[in-house]
Amino acid sequence: MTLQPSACPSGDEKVQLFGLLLETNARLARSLGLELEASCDLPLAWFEVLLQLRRAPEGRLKMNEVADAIVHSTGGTTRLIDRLAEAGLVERQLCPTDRRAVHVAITPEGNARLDEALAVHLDYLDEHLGTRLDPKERATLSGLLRKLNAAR
Amino acid sequence: MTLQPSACPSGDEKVQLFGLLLETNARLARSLGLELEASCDLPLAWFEVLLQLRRAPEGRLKMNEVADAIVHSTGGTTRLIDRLAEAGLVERQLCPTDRRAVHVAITPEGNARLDEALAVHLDYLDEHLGTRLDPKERATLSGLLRKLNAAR
DNA sequence: TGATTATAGTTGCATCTGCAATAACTTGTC
DNA sequence: GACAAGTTATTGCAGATGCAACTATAATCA
Repeated sequence: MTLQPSACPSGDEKVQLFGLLLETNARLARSLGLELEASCDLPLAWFEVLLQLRRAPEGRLKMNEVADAIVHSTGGTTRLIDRLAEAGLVERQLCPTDRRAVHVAITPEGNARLDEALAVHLDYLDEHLGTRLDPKERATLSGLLRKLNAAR
Repeated sequence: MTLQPSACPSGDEKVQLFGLLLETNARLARSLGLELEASCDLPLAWFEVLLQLRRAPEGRLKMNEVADAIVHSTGGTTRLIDRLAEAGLVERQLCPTDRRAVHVAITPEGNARLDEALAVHLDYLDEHLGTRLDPKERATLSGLLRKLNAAR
């Protein structure tokens, strides 16, 4: 019998790093989600959609672009957009050049809700990112995550 | 009207960093999850539980410790453990000192499945972490995530 | 001790999500 | 132009998860 039979890889450096990434993300997402829901009555997934739409040129994206941006399946995205549309925060628009496609556009009301949520989000980030990492560390982290995210 | 009315905070450095963390995590978790499911027929959530149990002293944790380790609600964890137990990968044990508590222990079969999954996971990590970040970068990332995760 | 409060785990219910199948449309090829 | 193949979004269905309510047990304190 060897020294470390099958137990060793669970302590592997990369395994730990991956676990840490999952855990960090889960904790931050959960606490931000609760905060957004409590303060703005806005689910985190809705916030993500609105944020992506605001960033997009002309404030709209096609369904599949939304799905990719928020890392959801297209089926899940369809229904997520259903809910946002029913709440009046986004609207579906016909795509003039492709009748299969659907544009999703943020509405004025959606922009207003996003502003509220961003205020909460910024406070949250000051508390959770600002106090734990200095600007240089944040820049480093950002660069590393970008590298990780880069190739698909 | 000012230059950047309400649109500016969506481009804030911290907002972007947070978004990047969410996105990176979502993509990696999804691709690893698909890989584990395809190769081992093991959902990512099951893998996480088994990994935490193996790391625990004596290979067991209480329900609430499992819930905290994998960042789930206790209700969700109860049913997750139900499924793992039904598959024979873990078992519930009475806690001798607290009759409310339940120990969750990994079984020999659970250990075997975890070994299979770890082999897949290690390959995955070589491809997705190993090729994108060198050892020094991984150490840096690990340190930064630890800082982020530290205070709750 | 007895009453109150806190903790551990489970369950009902509602919601959200993904997958696979489908419908509508576009593109490529001959 | 017509058929085949690819793309876009939606829907049925099943599975997973969180919240809040509940039960059982432990701890605290008068």
